Amino acid sequence: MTGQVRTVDGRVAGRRGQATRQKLLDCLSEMLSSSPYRDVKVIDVARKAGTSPATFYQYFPDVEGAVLEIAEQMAAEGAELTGLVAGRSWVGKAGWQTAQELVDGFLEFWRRNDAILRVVDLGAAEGDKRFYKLRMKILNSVNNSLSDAVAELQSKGKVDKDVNPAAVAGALVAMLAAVASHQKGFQTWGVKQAELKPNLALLVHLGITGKKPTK
Amino acid sequence: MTGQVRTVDGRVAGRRGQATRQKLLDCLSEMLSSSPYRDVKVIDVARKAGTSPATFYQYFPDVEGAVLEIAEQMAAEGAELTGLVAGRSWVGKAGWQTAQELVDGFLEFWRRNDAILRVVDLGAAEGDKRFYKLRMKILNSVNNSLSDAVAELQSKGKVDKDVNPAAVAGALVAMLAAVASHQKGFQTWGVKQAELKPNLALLVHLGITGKKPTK
DNA sequence: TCGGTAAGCTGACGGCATGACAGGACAAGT
DNA sequence: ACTTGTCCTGTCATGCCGTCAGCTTACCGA
Repeated sequence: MTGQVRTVDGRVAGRRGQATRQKLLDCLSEMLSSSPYRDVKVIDVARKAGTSPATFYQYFPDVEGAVLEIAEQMAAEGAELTGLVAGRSWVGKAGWQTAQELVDGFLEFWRRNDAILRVVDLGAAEGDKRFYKLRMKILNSVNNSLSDAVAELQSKGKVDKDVNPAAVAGALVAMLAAVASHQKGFQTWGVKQAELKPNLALLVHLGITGKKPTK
Repeated sequence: MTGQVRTVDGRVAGRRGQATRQKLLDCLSEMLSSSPYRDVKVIDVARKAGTSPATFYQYFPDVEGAVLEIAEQMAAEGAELTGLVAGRSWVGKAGWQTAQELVDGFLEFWRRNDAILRVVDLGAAEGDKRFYKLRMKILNSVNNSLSDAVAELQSKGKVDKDVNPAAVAGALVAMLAAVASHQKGFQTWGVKQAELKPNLALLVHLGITGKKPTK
């Protein structure tokens, strides 16, 4: 499916080549979490990987290209998020649990990949279509599931007609992503992570169902 | 209050100096909205301002320093956000209007300053304390007001005891900021801005009061 | 075993941004 | 005109970028 991995000048990468390529990606990934995106230099990545800058350019057009590659891998892995919402109930106690598990899983996923997600978010916000699509790819599963949930409740008359399912779902997902990005921020604000989660779950539940959860 | 404007080497800037300084800031600001943060170079800013790179370094230690300066100006200006929530009612129809006006004002503010706010957000997410504090400074007024509103409703028994006002307020503010950053994203998602606003207002109202608004 | 071929890597280079400095230009007061 | 302090820029050493030619290594078929 991925086709063949190719170098910039068109050669097909073999075992060894793919290993170096992956090593470069790993090192870049590590650098992104330890220093500002703006300051990540090709030469540093290459040094860290024990190779030369020229090698880097053999596999990636530039730093951004490599970042996209990492993000792509993560997006595939991010399919796990689907399981957090697909086919879950939003009614009664089950609904409260769905909300809690969604918040939990989402925050955990974001924490695990925060460095790369920051860059994707920035790229998307700056209007870069590639990052943009990638962000959608990652969030789409959750977003669609939530949107469906709202639409279903709406068809049963449990949610007001004038609610736009896609808008509400999108806003809630954006909230989760933003809070996850600034988790540390809440801490110095005097809100501990353990306290944060149930409150987020509450907001999600309120947003989807329009009602307070039954706990 | 701002004290005196000083150059990097300690001289006090006079009329002319301050003018060039401001021109550099303006040009930087403009560049930030037209090209990715990562690609903004001192030499480009200087060229655009019709001066030399050396001049830039006379007033700012680096690009980041100048960005902080712009953000600081914006933060002061952002005090206007306070008026959107301070002393407003969250009950009945007035509550619904408060929510709507908050969303409206917030989105507008973000739209006006999106380029610089993106950078501040990134810096904060990357853990830079200076950007971090700045972000708090900008959002604090709204955040505190919302937090107070929840706490007040709570003391009247209108909101559950186990709700953490600061957490809810912070999450809602984060949501507004995130949605504002990705407004274009919602459009390609099939959600128009006009539809987005009332849904956001609904979420805000639900979050603060725990109830659907009376329209 | 032995080339042949393609993959893999690097040294080296021109080009450009950075950041520092010293000195020249300029305005204002005397 | 002269002095003083502000303001700007030419220039330079340094370091990263991105590319190329060319060397080394691995694989493969005869």
